Amino acid sequence: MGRSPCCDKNGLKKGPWTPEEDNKLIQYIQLHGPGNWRTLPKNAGLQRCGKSCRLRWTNYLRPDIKRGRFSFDEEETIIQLHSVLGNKWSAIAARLPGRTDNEIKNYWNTHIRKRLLRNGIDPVTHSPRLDLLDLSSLLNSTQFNLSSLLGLQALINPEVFSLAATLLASQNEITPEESYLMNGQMLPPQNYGYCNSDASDNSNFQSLNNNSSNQNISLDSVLSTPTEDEKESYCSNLMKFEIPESLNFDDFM
DNA sequence: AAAAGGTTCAACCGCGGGTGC
DNA sequence: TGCACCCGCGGTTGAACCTTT
Repeated sequence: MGRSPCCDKNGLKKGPWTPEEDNKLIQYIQLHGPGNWRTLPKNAGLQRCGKSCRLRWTNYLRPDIKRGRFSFDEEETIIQLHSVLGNKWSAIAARLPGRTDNEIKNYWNTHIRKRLLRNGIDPVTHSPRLDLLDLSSLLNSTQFNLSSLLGLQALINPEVFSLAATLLASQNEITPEESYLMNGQMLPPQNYGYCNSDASDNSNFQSLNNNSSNQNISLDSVLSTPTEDEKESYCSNLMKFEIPESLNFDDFM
């Protein structure tokens, strides 16, 4: 509002930095320190705005930057700090030596956020997804049964319906007739494993074998209030409630 | 081998807070 | 008090890269 972008001025370059530009910036800062970002590019002989220089330095060229994959400890720290601080990336970065806010933000959005969603956790609140909880509440009510679920079938997302059907089946004895009614609507119970490791990104999440116990998945495990210990770990029982890969979360967003 | 689709991450943008005049 | 300027933050973009078909 009012103020023009700092890079609008004629001749100022935008886009990826060249090695020559990097060298100029590094050499200038090594000699004079970061100082005034507004005047730095002119003094350093760079056709860039100060903002671009500051970003390049703080996010990439700074000598104390740690590059490479995030460790398990770092990942855990990010999740814990995010649950307290929210999207305060700079505050989170301040507690992770060598990591920048930009790097953490990117890592959150591309890795952690997706994993939490896949595990049925709202990445904003760090609680089980409310829409799934509402569904679970429905299923937990004493009036709710298979027929009422089938009545809802036309009204809700088919994938949510499948999930509800599976949860209901896990809680109740299903008669052969009911089973027939639900045929084709249910995902195989073994799809709801506990805290599967994410094969695509070499996750450090603990991988538990899919076995018959999975079929006894309890709504309590979704609804229970976590203890402090459970809150401490993003692989707590709450987090172990996993949504199948086939579920498209965008439909719920 | 090539095209299409998906993912990653460096870099940009706009806004708000702090400071000095 | 109001204005101008600087700095830093969080959200977003888009090119490069990777994977799948």
